[in-house]
Amino acid sequence: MAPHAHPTDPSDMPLGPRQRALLAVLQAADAELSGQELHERLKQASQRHGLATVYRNLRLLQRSGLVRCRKLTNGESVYAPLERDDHHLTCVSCGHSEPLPICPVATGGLGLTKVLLQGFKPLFHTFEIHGLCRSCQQSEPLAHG
Amino acid sequence: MAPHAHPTDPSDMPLGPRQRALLAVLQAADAELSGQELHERLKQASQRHGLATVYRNLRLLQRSGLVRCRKLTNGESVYAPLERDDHHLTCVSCGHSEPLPICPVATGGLGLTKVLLQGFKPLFHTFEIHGLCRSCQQSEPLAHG
DNA sequence: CCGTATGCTGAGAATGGTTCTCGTTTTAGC
DNA sequence: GCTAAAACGAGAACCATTCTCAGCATACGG
Repeated sequence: MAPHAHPTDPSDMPLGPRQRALLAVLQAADAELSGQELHERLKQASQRHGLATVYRNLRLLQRSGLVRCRKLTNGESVYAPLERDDHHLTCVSCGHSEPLPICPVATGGLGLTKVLLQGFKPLFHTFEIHGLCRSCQQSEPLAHG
Repeated sequence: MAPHAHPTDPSDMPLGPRQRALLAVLQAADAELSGQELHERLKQASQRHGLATVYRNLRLLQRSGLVRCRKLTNGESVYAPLERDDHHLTCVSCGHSEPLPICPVATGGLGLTKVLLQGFKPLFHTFEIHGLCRSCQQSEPLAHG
């Protein structure tokens, strides 16, 4: 299967200028960015976007299959371009989360050796597939949750 | 590899009665429970626990490797006993999340056929290993985030 | 070219799950 | 029974996110 089907089909969404700006910042970033950070960076780039707009467009980008999102233990959501296929090691105690350079789905099994874990003591893992459920594929992308 | 190493070693934590009650409710439940639901169920079982206590003990149980936690898109955290190895299909549009009876880690690759997805259109997946980082293994379980 | 409908925007308020505060209660040790 | 330490819990505080709604931009009809 193709894990990252090109999103050129969702609903022929043309991507507004604000959304392109958002995507550009995410692509330029070397790490996942939170909504607040994104808002901050746009402000610094003299691209004033309201916070509401940032979140709104982030949601649309997500539905268009261009952006992925993950929730940190502190409640913040962090975003990255879809093509970045990062996975993580997250501490249930301090919440620290660091990238894990292995994708068990892509590698077809796992090459998680003790070497990679480097002292990290795994307790459990979460695997989730995010996408569009059948009914949301039919409804307009404007429908709110 | 053993995906679910028995957690009988963490730090010889004896588990207080409140924690046992919490764990019992989770084990009796047929699905993941949020902190609020857990609080509610304990109240109904005439096990008055303050909400703060519920969350406090939930965190401790998590650090002891007895409980797993996952954040829904609406910000709620839901909990389940560690031994339950459920994974999910989550809609980025409506937030609906349903169990996915396949674990790509356990199956060593994936058996995600279109049949299983049943019309769900996958956009991206998240894989995360939760555990204790090196420094948190050394520090007391009481340390806060 | 102007008027109107539609949708996007953003400042600020509202929301709501989770965490913190801190006085009270329980437990452990003597 | 008495004191110290730990756990508890009611309510306040927190804070990322979402909602509200008036103002602005764009598209289209006349």
